[in-house]
Amino acid sequence: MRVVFMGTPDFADASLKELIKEQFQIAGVFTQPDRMRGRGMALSFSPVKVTALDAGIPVFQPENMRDAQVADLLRSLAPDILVVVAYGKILPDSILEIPRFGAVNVHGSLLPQYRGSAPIQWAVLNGDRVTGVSTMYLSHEMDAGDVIYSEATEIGEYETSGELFDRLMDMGAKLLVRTLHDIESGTAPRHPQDHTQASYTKKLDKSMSPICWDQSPRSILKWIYGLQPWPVATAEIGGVNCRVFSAAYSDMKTDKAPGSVVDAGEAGILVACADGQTLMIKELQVPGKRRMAAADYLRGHPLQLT
RNA sequence: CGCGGGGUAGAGCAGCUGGUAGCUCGUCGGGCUCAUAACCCGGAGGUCGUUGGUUCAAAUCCUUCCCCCGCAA
Repeated sequence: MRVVFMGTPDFADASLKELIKEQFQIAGVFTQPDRMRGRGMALSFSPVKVTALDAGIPVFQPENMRDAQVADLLRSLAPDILVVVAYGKILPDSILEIPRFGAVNVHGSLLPQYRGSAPIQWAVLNGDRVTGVSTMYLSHEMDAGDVIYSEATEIGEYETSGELFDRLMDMGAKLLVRTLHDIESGTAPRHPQDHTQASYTKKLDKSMSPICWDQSPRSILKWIYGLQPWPVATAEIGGVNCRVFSAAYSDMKTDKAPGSVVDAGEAGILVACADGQTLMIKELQVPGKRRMAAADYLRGHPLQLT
């Protein structure tokens, strides 16, 4: 089965690597054009491009997928199927129709839940106990195609989006392999989504960072872990805007207003939440410094408890 | 050369309008105590990221490079 792969970030790279490892014939790889990234704004390749070049697979980086030349190019690669994972571009139907098996996608949620661009993070942010990955056929509507396979996994209470991301991309890669094999042998199922159950996620952004302390400890804790590795939750502590990396539950009660520092010591910085409950900040980071244990921070920045 | 912050005792910080380094915690020893992560006394521990320079004298001024971090994605 000739595959053309389209993807860009690590999540896609995991799938591409798995396909290569499983000896799929990959006729070509499409990925986003090289962009200035990172400190120093150096031009850098996407993870998918690095892997493709490494494997000697032709790489294409068209700016516009609606270009007629792109369709011609794809046709010339004669794929049996198109695999699209976090490519970052909307594909017109004219592209999707080219391969005889169509186009399949790996999505980081149990569809129809969490369609859209940040399904994994939102599962954590919302405090879900379970999420998963799905493979599906691409359709005209975003993430609304027929589901082929899905696999669930539990979300750890203190698991960050980044950690869950890593797990799901590996699960997704394996599920993709199985999906392709079964499509080829004609045994792959095809389950239309229940569109009435669909939910959508929007991309994360920095405006979500400030912690809203007038919530339950668990909501806040999930917010902290869900916003990692980006954009990271922030809180003003002692007048300094800190990035908050980890927190733990506490039995302490307080009558202070949500957001106030209740206590600060070796165990961390205790902050008031909704209904007199509290949450212990364990790790944080201040501007210009690296992340450190709250206790370490306190050594050089004693907090005055009011 | 995209913009900016930072590299000082084991940890976190101060000192940086130049004169051989200070705070908190930890650590070691002693004391107090029924006891203690509490309190008191004392000690150890730093070539102040690196290179070169200015100077009578540099952690403090200028320079080279390395490393860390944020913005930008």
